[in-house]
Amino acid sequence: MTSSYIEPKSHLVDLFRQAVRHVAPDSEITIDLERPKQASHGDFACNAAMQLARSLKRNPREVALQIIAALPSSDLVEKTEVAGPGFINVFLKARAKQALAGHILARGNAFGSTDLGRGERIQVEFVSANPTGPLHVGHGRGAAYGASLANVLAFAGYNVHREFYVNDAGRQMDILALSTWLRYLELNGQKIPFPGNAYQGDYVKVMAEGIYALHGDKYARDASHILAGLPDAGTDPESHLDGLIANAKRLLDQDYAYIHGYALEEQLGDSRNDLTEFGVVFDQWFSERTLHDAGLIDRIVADLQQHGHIYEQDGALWFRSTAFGDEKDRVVKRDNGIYTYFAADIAYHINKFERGFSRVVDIWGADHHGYIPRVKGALKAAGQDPERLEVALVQFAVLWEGGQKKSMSTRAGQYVTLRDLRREVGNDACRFFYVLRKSDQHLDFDLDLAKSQSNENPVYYIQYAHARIARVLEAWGGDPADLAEADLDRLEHAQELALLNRLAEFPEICANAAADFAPHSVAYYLKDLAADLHGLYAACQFLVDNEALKLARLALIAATRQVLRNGLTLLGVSAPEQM
RNA sequence: GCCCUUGUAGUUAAAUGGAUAUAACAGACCCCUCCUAAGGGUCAGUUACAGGUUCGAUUCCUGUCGAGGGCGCCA
Repeated sequence: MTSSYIEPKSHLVDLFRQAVRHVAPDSEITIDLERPKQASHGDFACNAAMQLARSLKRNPREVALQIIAALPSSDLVEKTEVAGPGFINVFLKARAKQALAGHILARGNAFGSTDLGRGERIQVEFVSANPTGPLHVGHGRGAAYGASLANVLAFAGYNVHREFYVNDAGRQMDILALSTWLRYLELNGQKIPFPGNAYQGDYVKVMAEGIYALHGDKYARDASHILAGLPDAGTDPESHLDGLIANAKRLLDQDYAYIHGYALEEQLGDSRNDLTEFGVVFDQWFSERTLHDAGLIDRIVADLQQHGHIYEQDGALWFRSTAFGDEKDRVVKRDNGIYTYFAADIAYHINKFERGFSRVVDIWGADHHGYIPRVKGALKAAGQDPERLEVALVQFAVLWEGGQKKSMSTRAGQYVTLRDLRREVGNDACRFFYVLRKSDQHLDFDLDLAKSQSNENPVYYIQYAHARIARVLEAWGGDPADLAEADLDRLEHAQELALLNRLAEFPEICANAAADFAPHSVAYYLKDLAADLHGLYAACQFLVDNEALKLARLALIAATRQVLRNGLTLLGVSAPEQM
């Protein structure tokens, strides 16, 4: 049965290509077949005649007739006709559609996958949140989008590497370490004003308690003079904070690394655990610190300096990004001798290409858009092709609750965590809700709606279709192998043929989702597919007395179940057997 | 001021440059003796404005008006 299946679209593209070559030997148009929205326009429509009309200086309908005349005959085609301004509509024989059900059952989990990527190594870096506190709902969107995109790319034949960049070397981590230590000192009875721009969240206190439980007062220091000589917290809070960090490092000496490391491991572990529960897994967690330790940043900066892309001014080193279209030059090494985040990022991206990825995708929050020209500029300066880096910007998820926008600040400890959201709404609804919007579209995440109406979330509509099929097959109780032998030409009902057409679209949907970085189109497709199934469910009885018809219909819905499952898997949503 | 995203039914959103612009929710009705009504069916309702490119524009370009966000020797 499988061997007899011919994929209609590529078959037709081939036929049209031959016909066009005959009608207009010199033209270079690409054959484009689309699936008309209206059934009366056939199963496929070709616009080649309209594309050729100009160069041939002839009426498009006339050209269409010539193309049809030149079209090689095919067992799949029922009829062709010229319609509208010059479309060629193709109607397939029922047999050409029916065989699909058997093909899907034979292909199983692989149905819908393609060879678009040809095994090309592509890296997708996403989330990459600072490990300075719990992930919040904004990170959730990047996680859901990145994971789904990576799945879709893998399904389209790319060799995908999923990576999380760990910012474990920067000032933010120092602030977290300081915050933790100050809370720890409070446990030891020391009253030190806790800076307003340090991390306020309760998880900081939890870490301090953890350290105290493990080591008692081992890390206590007399900090009564810790504020001495520091800039006033009210007038210059950032310098005040930096002064505190410097004092903490001096007072703790070697022990500072322990506090820092403890906080890092705790927060990173928390994020990893959170993401794993969310179905988001990474092949690699790449440490920023290793870039510093391995001297990679020194090497890259020296290299760029040697080629005249870096100059010194006001005691700092500047990258001449204006030479690559950026609006101003950027500091890579501050006058205090510390590399900026940007310097590490240049090294990181060069490192990505040195690891052999031919394409690199960064998924960033939209607030980083101004960052793109300087990173691409740095890649170009370093002799890499900036076109191989693609940045997908994910717009913010703005949270609404009680009709009010919730402001979120990690440092102020004022936000809804991803974990809380998942527990309220459920992982499946979360994953689906997040990717239901185009990534570059602002997402208003109405918390009340997501919580209170979670049963009306479209994800349940799709899952219900899957569960319904599972229950019917269970009620049947027969041998699935019998379905492979089903006499599929029994499928003649209009709703059955409509469903077959929908199933046939799945591979194209997946391929386009990969090419456009648009996993949301899979979500929309699944809604349509579920609607077709529910429509058929209402219109036709599956478990009928006629054995041949029953097997054919069961084969059709079993194929539908397979496609629902394949699509939901791409989105990281479960496909329940019953609800 | 500069940059990014965006403007589609009452609301939230779809639509590789294609034919009569899709859905969901909200609204008005109808359908369980039947494999799960978390379902199906009927009705009403949309491309901000002005130009341009094109056989053909929601889509591409320019402008106007409106919305959201970003613009540190922070990360």
